[in-house]
Amino acid sequence: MPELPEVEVVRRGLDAHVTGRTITAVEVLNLRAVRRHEPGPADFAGRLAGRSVVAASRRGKYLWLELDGAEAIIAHLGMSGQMLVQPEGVADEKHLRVRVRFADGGPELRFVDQRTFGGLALADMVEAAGAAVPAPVAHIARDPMDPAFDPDAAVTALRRKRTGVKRALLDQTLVSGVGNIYADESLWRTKLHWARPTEKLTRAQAGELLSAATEVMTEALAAGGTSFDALYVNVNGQSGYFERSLAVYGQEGKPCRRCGAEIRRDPFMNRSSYSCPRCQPMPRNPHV
DNA sequence: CCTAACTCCTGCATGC
DNA sequence: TGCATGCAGGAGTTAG
Repeated sequence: MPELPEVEVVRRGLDAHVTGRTITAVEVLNLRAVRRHEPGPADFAGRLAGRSVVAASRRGKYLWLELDGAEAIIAHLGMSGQMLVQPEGVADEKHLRVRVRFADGGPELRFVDQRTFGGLALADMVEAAGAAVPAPVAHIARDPMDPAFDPDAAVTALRRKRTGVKRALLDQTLVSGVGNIYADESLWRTKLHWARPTEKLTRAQAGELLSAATEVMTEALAAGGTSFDALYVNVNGQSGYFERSLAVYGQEGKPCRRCGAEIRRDPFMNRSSYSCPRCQPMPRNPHV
Protein backbone atom coordinates (compact mmCIF):
# COMPACT_ATOMS: atom_id res chain seq x y z
CA MET A 1 0.00 0.00 0.00
CA PRO A 2 1.42 3.36 -0.91
CA GLU A 3 2.60 5.30 2.12
CA LEU A 4 5.20 8.06 2.12
CA PRO A 5 8.17 6.08 0.70
CA GLU A 6 6.13 4.58 -2.14
CA VAL A 7 4.56 7.94 -3.01
CA GLU A 8 8.02 9.52 -3.01
CA VAL A 9 9.26 6.87 -5.45
CA VAL A 10 6.36 7.80 -7.72
CA ARG A 11 7.05 11.52 -7.31
CA ARG A 12 10.65 11.04 -8.40
CA GLY A 13 9.50 9.12 -11.43
CA LEU A 14 7.03 11.82 -12.37
CA ASP A 15 9.66 14.50 -11.90
CA ALA A 16 11.98 12.64 -14.26
CA HIS A 17 9.39 11.78 -16.92
CA VAL A 18 6.67 14.43 -16.79
CA THR A 19 8.11 17.72 -15.48
CA GLY A 20 8.71 20.21 -18.28
CA ARG A 21 6.19 18.67 -20.66
CA THR A 22 3.02 20.24 -22.06
CA ILE A 23 -0.34 18.47 -21.88
CA THR A 24 -2.40 18.22 -25.05
CA ALA A 25 -5.30 15.95 -24.12
CA VAL A 26 -6.76 14.27 -21.06
CA GLU A 27 -9.12 11.32 -21.17
CA VAL A 28 -11.18 10.37 -18.11
CA LEU A 29 -12.23 6.73 -18.40
CA ASN A 30 -13.77 6.41 -14.96
CA LEU A 31 -15.87 9.07 -13.26
CA ARG A 32 -14.94 8.02 -9.76
CA ALA A 33 -11.26 8.76 -10.46
CA VAL A 34 -12.00 12.51 -10.60
CA ARG A 35 -14.78 12.62 -7.99
CA ARG A 36 -12.83 15.19 -5.94
CA HIS A 37 -12.85 17.54 -8.93
CA GLU A 38 -16.16 19.27 -8.19
CA PRO A 39 -16.80 20.80 -11.67
CA GLY A 40 -16.69 17.33 -13.21
CA PRO A 41 -14.62 15.32 -15.70
CA ALA A 42 -15.21 17.53 -18.74
CA ASP A 43 -13.97 20.57 -16.84
CA PHE A 44 -10.99 18.57 -15.57
CA ALA A 45 -9.95 17.48 -19.04
CA GLY A 46 -10.76 20.80 -20.72
CA ARG A 47 -8.76 22.96 -18.34
CA LEU A 48 -5.65 20.76 -18.57
CA ALA A 49 -5.20 20.93 -22.33
CA GLY A 50 -2.30 23.24 -23.19
CA ARG A 51 -0.94 23.44 -19.64
CA SER A 52 2.70 22.81 -18.76
CA VAL A 53 3.97 20.77 -15.82
CA VAL A 54 6.56 22.76 -13.90
CA ALA A 55 7.24 20.43 -10.94
CA ALA A 56 6.29 17.17 -9.22
CA SER A 57 5.80 17.66 -5.46
CA ARG A 58 4.62 15.72 -2.45
CA ARG A 59 3.43 16.12 1.13
CA GLY A 60 2.74 12.95 3.11
CA LYS A 61 0.83 10.62 0.81
CA TYR A 62 -0.44 13.40 -1.45
CA LEU A 63 1.43 14.23 -4.60
CA TRP A 64 0.81 16.87 -7.21
CA LEU A 65 1.99 18.08 -10.58
CA GLU A 66 2.33 21.84 -10.38
CA LEU A 67 1.21 23.64 -13.52
CA ASP A 68 1.94 27.04 -14.98
CA GLY A 69 -0.60 29.46 -13.51
CA ALA A 70 -0.67 28.52 -9.80
CA GLU A 71 -2.74 25.38 -10.23
CA ALA A 72 -1.85 21.72 -9.75
CA ILE A 73 -3.07 18.27 -10.63
CA ILE A 74 -3.42 16.70 -7.22
CA ALA A 75 -3.18 12.93 -6.94
CA HIS A 76 -3.83 10.51 -4.12
CA LEU A 77 -3.03 6.86 -4.79
CA GLY A 78 -5.41 5.50 -2.15
CA MET A 79 -4.73 1.79 -1.74
CA SER A 80 -4.00 0.68 -5.24
CA GLY A 81 -3.31 3.75 -7.37
CA GLN A 82 -0.45 3.76 -9.87
CA MET A 83 1.05 6.43 -12.08
CA LEU A 84 2.42 4.72 -15.14
CA VAL A 85 4.47 6.31 -17.92
CA GLN A 86 3.68 4.28 -21.04
CA PRO A 87 4.46 4.72 -24.72
CA GLU A 88 1.36 5.57 -26.75
CA GLY A 89 -0.22 2.49 -28.22
CA VAL A 90 0.56 0.15 -25.34
CA ALA A 91 -2.63 -1.78 -24.52
CA ASP A 92 -4.82 -0.12 -21.88
CA GLU A 93 -4.48 -1.55 -18.40
CA LYS A 94 -7.62 -3.24 -17.05
CA HIS A 95 -8.09 -0.54 -14.42
CA LEU A 96 -6.94 2.47 -16.46
CA ARG A 97 -8.87 5.48 -15.10
CA VAL A 98 -7.23 8.58 -16.62
CA ARG A 99 -4.90 9.08 -19.60
CA VAL A 100 -2.80 12.22 -20.16
CA ARG A 101 -1.16 12.89 -23.54
CA PHE A 102 1.66 15.36 -24.18
CA ALA A 103 2.64 17.74 -26.99
CA ASP A 104 6.00 16.06 -27.55
CA GLY A 105 4.32 12.82 -28.59
CA GLY A 106 6.36 10.97 -25.98
CA PRO A 107 5.08 8.50 -23.41
CA GLU A 108 1.65 9.19 -21.90
CA LEU A 109 0.84 9.36 -18.22
CA ARG A 110 -1.71 6.82 -17.00
CA PHE A 111 -3.54 6.77 -13.69
CA VAL A 112 -4.40 3.13 -13.01
CA ASP A 113 -6.35 2.16 -9.88
CA GLN A 114 -8.04 -1.15 -9.11
CA ARG A 115 -9.85 -0.30 -5.87
CA THR A 116 -10.61 3.31 -6.82
CA PHE A 117 -9.86 4.82 -3.43
CA GLY A 118 -7.43 7.11 -5.18
CA GLY A 119 -8.14 9.95 -7.57
CA LEU A 120 -7.05 13.08 -9.40
CA ALA A 121 -8.30 16.67 -9.25
CA LEU A 122 -7.31 20.11 -10.47
CA ALA A 123 -6.77 22.53 -7.58
CA ASP A 124 -5.57 26.06 -6.87
CA MET A 125 -2.25 26.53 -5.14
CA VAL A 126 -2.65 28.29 -1.79
CA GLU A 127 -0.35 29.55 0.95
CA ALA A 128 -0.54 27.43 4.12
CA ALA A 129 1.86 27.83 7.06
CA GLY A 130 4.58 29.29 4.88
CA ALA A 131 4.35 26.77 2.06
CA ALA A 132 2.62 26.77 -1.32
CA VAL A 133 0.39 23.68 -1.55
CA PRO A 134 -2.79 22.74 -3.43
CA ALA A 135 -5.91 23.77 -1.48
CA PRO A 136 -7.00 20.19 -0.65
CA VAL A 137 -3.58 19.58 0.99
CA ALA A 138 -3.65 22.68 3.20
CA HIS A 139 -4.89 20.72 6.24
CA ILE A 140 -2.24 17.98 5.92
CA ALA A 141 0.68 18.26 8.36
CA ARG A 142 4.27 18.29 7.14
CA ASP A 143 5.85 14.84 6.91
CA PRO A 144 9.12 13.77 8.58
CA MET A 145 11.03 13.99 5.27
CA ASP A 146 10.10 17.65 4.87
CA PRO A 147 13.14 19.90 5.51
CA ALA A 148 10.83 22.21 7.47
CA PHE A 149 9.41 19.36 9.60
CA ASP A 150 9.29 20.42 13.26
CA PRO A 151 9.74 17.35 15.53
CA ASP A 152 8.90 19.24 18.74
CA ALA A 153 5.67 20.55 17.28
CA ALA A 154 4.77 17.06 16.06
CA VAL A 155 5.46 15.58 19.52
CA THR A 156 3.18 18.19 21.06
CA ALA A 157 0.44 17.49 18.51
CA LEU A 158 0.62 13.72 19.08
CA ARG A 159 0.44 14.01 22.84
CA ARG A 160 -2.38 16.54 22.77
CA LYS A 161 -4.65 14.07 20.98
CA ARG A 162 -6.84 12.05 23.37
CA THR A 163 -6.68 8.62 21.78
CA GLY A 164 -4.47 5.57 21.26
CA VAL A 165 -0.95 6.21 19.98
CA LYS A 166 -1.48 4.41 16.69
CA ARG A 167 -4.62 6.38 15.85
CA ALA A 168 -2.65 9.55 16.50
CA LEU A 169 0.24 8.38 14.32
CA LEU A 170 -2.19 7.69 11.47
CA ASP A 171 -3.83 11.12 11.78
CA GLN A 172 -2.48 13.01 8.78
CA THR A 173 -3.24 16.38 10.35
CA LEU A 174 -0.69 15.69 13.13
CA VAL A 175 2.13 14.06 11.14
CA SER A 176 1.67 12.97 7.55
CA GLY A 177 2.95 10.08 5.47
CA VAL A 178 2.52 7.23 7.96
CA GLY A 179 0.03 4.46 7.13
CA ASN A 180 -0.82 1.10 8.69
CA ILE A 181 2.42 -0.65 7.68
CA TYR A 182 4.95 1.89 8.89
CA ALA A 183 2.85 2.68 11.97
CA ASP A 184 3.15 -0.95 13.11
CA GLU A 185 6.85 -1.08 12.26
CA SER A 186 7.56 2.18 14.12
CA LEU A 187 5.65 1.01 17.21
CA TRP A 188 7.58 -2.27 17.22
CA ARG A 189 10.91 -0.45 16.96
CA THR A 190 9.92 1.78 19.87
CA LYS A 191 8.47 -1.13 21.88
CA LEU A 192 5.14 0.62 22.25
CA HIS A 193 1.75 -1.10 22.12
CA TRP A 194 -0.63 0.42 19.57
CA ALA A 195 -3.35 0.99 22.18
CA ARG A 196 -1.12 3.00 24.54
CA PRO A 197 -3.02 6.19 25.42
CA THR A 198 -1.25 9.27 24.06
CA GLU A 199 -1.61 11.09 27.38
CA LYS A 200 0.62 8.42 28.99
CA LEU A 201 3.41 9.04 26.48
CA THR A 202 6.40 11.04 27.65
CA ARG A 203 7.78 13.62 25.24
CA ALA A 204 10.83 11.39 24.90
CA GLN A 205 8.74 8.37 23.90
CA ALA A 206 6.76 10.36 21.36
CA GLY A 207 10.03 11.70 19.99
CA GLU A 208 11.48 8.20 19.71
CA LEU A 209 8.36 7.03 17.92
CA LEU A 210 8.67 9.82 15.36
CA SER A 211 12.37 9.06 14.91
CA ALA A 212 11.55 5.40 14.35
CA ALA A 213 8.92 6.33 11.78
CA THR A 214 11.40 8.54 9.97
CA GLU A 215 14.03 5.81 10.09
CA VAL A 216 11.81 3.00 8.81
CA MET A 217 10.42 5.15 6.00
CA THR A 218 13.92 6.26 5.02
CA GLU A 219 15.03 2.62 4.82
CA ALA A 220 11.95 1.73 2.79
CA LEU A 221 12.58 4.58 0.39
CA ALA A 222 16.17 3.42 -0.09
CA ALA A 223 14.80 -0.02 -0.99
CA GLY A 224 12.30 1.44 -3.44
CA GLY A 225 9.19 1.07 -1.27
CA THR A 226 7.07 -1.74 0.13
CA SER A 227 4.82 -3.79 -2.12
CA PHE A 228 2.19 -6.50 -1.71
CA ASP A 229 0.25 -8.51 -4.29
CA ALA A 230 1.71 -6.42 -7.12
CA LEU A 231 -0.81 -3.62 -6.57
CA TYR A 232 1.77 -1.01 -5.86
CA VAL A 233 4.33 -0.27 -8.54
CA ASN A 234 6.45 2.76 -9.23
CA VAL A 235 6.11 5.06 -12.19
CA ASN A 236 7.73 2.50 -14.48
CA GLY A 237 5.79 -0.47 -13.21
CA GLN A 238 8.42 -1.96 -10.90
CA SER A 239 7.75 -3.03 -7.32
CA GLY A 240 9.81 -2.24 -4.24
CA TYR A 241 11.66 -4.75 -2.10
CA PHE A 242 11.15 -3.46 1.44
CA GLU A 243 8.50 -6.04 2.33
CA ARG A 244 11.29 -8.50 3.09
CA SER A 245 12.43 -6.20 5.88
CA LEU A 246 9.12 -5.93 7.74
CA ALA A 247 9.43 -6.99 11.39
CA VAL A 248 5.73 -7.26 12.34
CA TYR A 249 3.35 -6.11 9.60
CA GLY A 250 1.76 -9.20 8.04
CA GLN A 251 3.96 -11.47 10.18
CA GLU A 252 1.22 -13.05 12.36
CA GLY A 253 2.42 -16.27 14.00
CA LYS A 254 6.06 -15.75 13.06
CA PRO A 255 8.71 -15.30 15.75
CA CYS A 256 9.63 -11.77 16.77
CA ARG A 257 13.14 -11.13 15.46
CA ARG A 258 14.03 -9.44 18.74
CA CYS A 259 12.65 -11.86 21.35
CA GLY A 260 11.19 -14.85 19.53
CA ALA A 261 7.60 -14.47 20.79
CA GLU A 262 4.84 -15.07 18.22
CA ILE A 263 3.73 -11.91 16.44
CA ARG A 264 0.03 -11.29 17.00
CA ARG A 265 -2.66 -9.62 14.96
CA ASP A 266 -5.40 -7.58 16.61
CA PRO A 267 -8.50 -6.09 14.98
CA PHE A 268 -8.07 -2.32 14.82
CA MET A 269 -10.33 0.23 13.12
CA ASN A 270 -11.82 -2.46 10.87
CA ARG A 271 -8.32 -3.53 9.83
CA SER A 272 -5.32 -4.99 11.66
CA SER A 273 -2.54 -4.14 14.04
CA TYR A 274 0.50 -6.39 14.25
CA SER A 275 2.70 -6.41 17.33
CA CYS A 276 4.96 -8.51 19.52
CA PRO A 277 3.15 -9.49 22.73
CA ARG A 278 6.40 -9.53 24.71
CA CYS A 279 8.23 -6.46 23.35
CA GLN A 280 5.04 -4.41 23.15
CA PRO A 281 2.97 -5.39 26.17
CA MET A 282 -0.65 -4.30 26.32
CA PRO A 283 -1.01 -1.26 28.58
CA ARG A 284 -3.18 -1.58 31.70
CA ASN A 285 -5.58 1.01 30.31
CA PRO A 286 -5.62 0.37 26.55
CA HIS A 287 -7.25 3.00 24.36
CA VAL A 288 -9.16 0.94 21.82
C1' DC B 1 -14.46 21.78 19.27
C1' DC B 2 -13.29 16.96 19.70
C1' DT B 3 -13.21 11.88 18.69
C1' DA B 4 -14.84 7.74 16.47
C1' DA B 5 -17.66 5.20 13.32
C1' DC B 6 -18.99 4.85 8.71
C1' DT B 7 -18.31 4.68 3.80
C1' DC B 8 -16.43 4.23 -0.74
C1' DC B 9 -14.28 -0.01 -4.06
C1' DT B 10 -12.36 -4.55 -6.36
C1' DG B 11 -10.20 -9.01 -6.21
C1' DC B 12 -8.59 -12.74 -3.83
C1' DA B 13 -8.80 -16.22 0.02
C1' DT B 14 -11.61 -18.88 2.84
C1' DG B 15 -15.60 -21.68 4.50
C1' DC B 16 -19.87 -24.16 4.20
C1' DT C 1 -19.14 -25.94 -7.66
C1' DG C 2 -21.19 -21.85 -6.10
C1' DC C 3 -22.30 -18.52 -3.11
C1' DA C 4 -21.48 -15.72 1.04
C1' DT C 5 -18.23 -13.70 3.92
C1' DG C 6 -13.88 -11.55 5.28
C1' DC C 7 -9.99 -8.87 4.36
C1' DA C 8 -6.82 -5.46 2.30
C1' DG C 9 -7.43 0.24 4.03
C1' DG C 10 -6.81 6.13 3.21
C1' DA C 11 -9.34 9.81 4.28
C1' DG C 12 -13.53 12.60 3.69
C1' DT C 13 -17.99 12.72 5.81
C1' DT C 14 -21.20 12.17 9.34
C1' DA C 15 -22.68 11.28 13.97
C1' DG C 16 -22.38 11.75 18.78
